[in-house]
Amino acid sequence: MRKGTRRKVRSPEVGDEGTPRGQPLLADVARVAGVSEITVSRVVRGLERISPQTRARVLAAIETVGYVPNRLAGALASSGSMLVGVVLPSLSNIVFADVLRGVHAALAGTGYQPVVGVTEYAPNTEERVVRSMMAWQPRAMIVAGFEHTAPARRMLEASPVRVAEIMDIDAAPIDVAVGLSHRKAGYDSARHLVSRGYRRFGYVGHDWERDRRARLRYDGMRAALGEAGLDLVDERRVDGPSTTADGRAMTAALLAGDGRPDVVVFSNDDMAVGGVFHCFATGLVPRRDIGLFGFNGLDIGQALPLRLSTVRSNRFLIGRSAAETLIAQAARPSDPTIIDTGYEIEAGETA
Amino acid sequence: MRKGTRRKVRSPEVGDEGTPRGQPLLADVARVAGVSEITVSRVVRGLERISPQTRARVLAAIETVGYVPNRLAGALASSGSMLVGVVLPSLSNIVFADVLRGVHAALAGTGYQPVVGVTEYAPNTEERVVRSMMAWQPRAMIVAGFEHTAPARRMLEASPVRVAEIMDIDAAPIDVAVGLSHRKAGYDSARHLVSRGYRRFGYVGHDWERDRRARLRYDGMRAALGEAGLDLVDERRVDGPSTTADGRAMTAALLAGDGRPDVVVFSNDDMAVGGVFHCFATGLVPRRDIGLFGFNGLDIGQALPLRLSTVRSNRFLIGRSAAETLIAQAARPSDPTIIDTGYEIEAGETA
DNA sequence: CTGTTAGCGCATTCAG
DNA sequence: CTGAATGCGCTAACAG
Repeated sequence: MRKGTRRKVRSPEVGDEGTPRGQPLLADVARVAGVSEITVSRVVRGLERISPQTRARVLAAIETVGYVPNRLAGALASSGSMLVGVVLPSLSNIVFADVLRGVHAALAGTGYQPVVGVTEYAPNTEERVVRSMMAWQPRAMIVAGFEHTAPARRMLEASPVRVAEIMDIDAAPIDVAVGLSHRKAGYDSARHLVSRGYRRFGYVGHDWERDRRARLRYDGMRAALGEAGLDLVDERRVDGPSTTADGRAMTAALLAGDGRPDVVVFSNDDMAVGGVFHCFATGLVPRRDIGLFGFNGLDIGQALPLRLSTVRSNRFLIGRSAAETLIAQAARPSDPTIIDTGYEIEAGETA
Repeated sequence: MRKGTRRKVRSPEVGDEGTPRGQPLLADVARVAGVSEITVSRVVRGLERISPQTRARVLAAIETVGYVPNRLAGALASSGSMLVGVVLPSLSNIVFADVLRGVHAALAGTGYQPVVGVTEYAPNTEERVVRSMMAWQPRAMIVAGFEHTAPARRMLEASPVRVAEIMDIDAAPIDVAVGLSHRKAGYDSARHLVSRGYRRFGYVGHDWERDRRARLRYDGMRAALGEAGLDLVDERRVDGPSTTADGRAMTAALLAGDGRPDVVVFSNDDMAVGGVFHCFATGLVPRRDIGLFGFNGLDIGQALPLRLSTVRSNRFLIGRSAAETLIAQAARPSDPTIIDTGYEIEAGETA
């Protein structure tokens, strides 16, 4: 039925004008332009060494047949996909949306394309997501944190693709870590607050299982308090993710308790804004009556009537640095790299 | 050098234990398991008609060689990628993160995988993103809004993939529209506020170029005001995206003006929260002194000391319905469909 | 500067 | 239930 050669021959049920059923192919463009397929391929990929006339003819042909390249085939043939897998815990958290913006910024114009997966903070889901991203043969992977299931870790370690573990630099990375030391940030926060005269520390936080970095900040804070001869007078934690509503409720509970804190450190800004709202609702004046301190430096905290005192994490920079570093060098270096994107304490007006 | 057949023959520089350089392939698993490639392929894809013994042997072989399927090749061979392209204006806006969560929810466990692109509200960027997504041969596309460049529209119309245009149902879709009538939502908001006794309407909004839906709500509001024999007494708009900080500043400006509004309608909750913050900062009491009304029903508005009066848009539902609808039927129906996910007016405590 | 040839890794026919 | 052949659409590696 078919010629013995495996060169593609359009099925007999071809239309008539060079536009067979289905999507137009490279071959259709080539036929219309009167050149070979590889020439079209070169034009599409913007390679040099094509005469202006030929290029123009090909471009015109692409336009007339409405050609859209099939990257599946292209990536398979060149065994390189120009995809960068990005595995994040959640997108409901602005923090990760910021990271993603950074990744986008670094990748814009490079030809690389990010593919995003969301784990909902579940290691098993992360494993599934990593597995399915790897199946698309990405050039690099960006994953949040160091906590992976054993199979996920094996996949990332065994594969030749570059891997950035982001947000955190408090552990040894597979390839490169980009982020900040949350332990140190917690430590410095407490030192800052002690230097401002606070002595009775309360803590309001969220689920440490889901957010190990919150735990690191907490540990750092306690270490600093210990060195200063202090300790927490009280603390509250909710089981779920951080929300402003829970921050508000837990602040109310903490202030109603016996600890009588003079400052409340929150696991992040979302929770801390809830603390500020509690003050607004009850007439307490932040800083004068109670110090409130967050983490992240989100816009919402800075838009409050009183600028939230917090630590600015550089999420955009984390995403951008990770992506830049990965695409700068195709091969994984022999030694792991750590990129510290730092943080800044924002004195603010609430502590 | 090579056998005349085009059957793959591992390069001579093969290792020795059935684990050649590079990623293990289906053929490697087949060799180790002592079956044919197609049998491995069937096991991997979970097809029926495989004897338990064979399946077990294959599974074991997959484990020992550490096989990860190459979906690039799979999708090319089967000309179907199990990808769903999702094109959104921004991820910094929780609204779209919610939509994405809905898409994820609908796709979880179906084998489909979302691939996200971000346009930053720029039609030209949208065109680029659509083009590059289409190049991955997705099974379906979900795009925000109806505003596309002519080439982008042509690509979406011409392609056989299913297309959902989401957020908005105030225009004729290419295939299916999922969302709510923003015009009607604006209209109903104004009617609601009129019925609550407000007469002097102010408006604070953001860039209409970027956010056409905000414009539709505005138009609907003005229509309702007109019917009630009213009109805006004053309005302010910023050029950029909606932010809480701008909402606060514009509210201050509006209240300092000559219009003396008794209610301010905001383009969305982000802006409205800024209005509430302005009140907190100046001692004004929302509703008693000035009505404040938003749009979206974001968590932050409901966590305020006073629950923000607003309209709940069902973003999660929009994402889920769109994805469900698209994967329920592979072929594009002859007639466009419109799915109205509705909205609810939340009376709240600020208007 | 342009063309020819031979796959990329897998899944779809068909046969058994 | 399992296997052999063929090609998905494109690009790398040579030639010219």
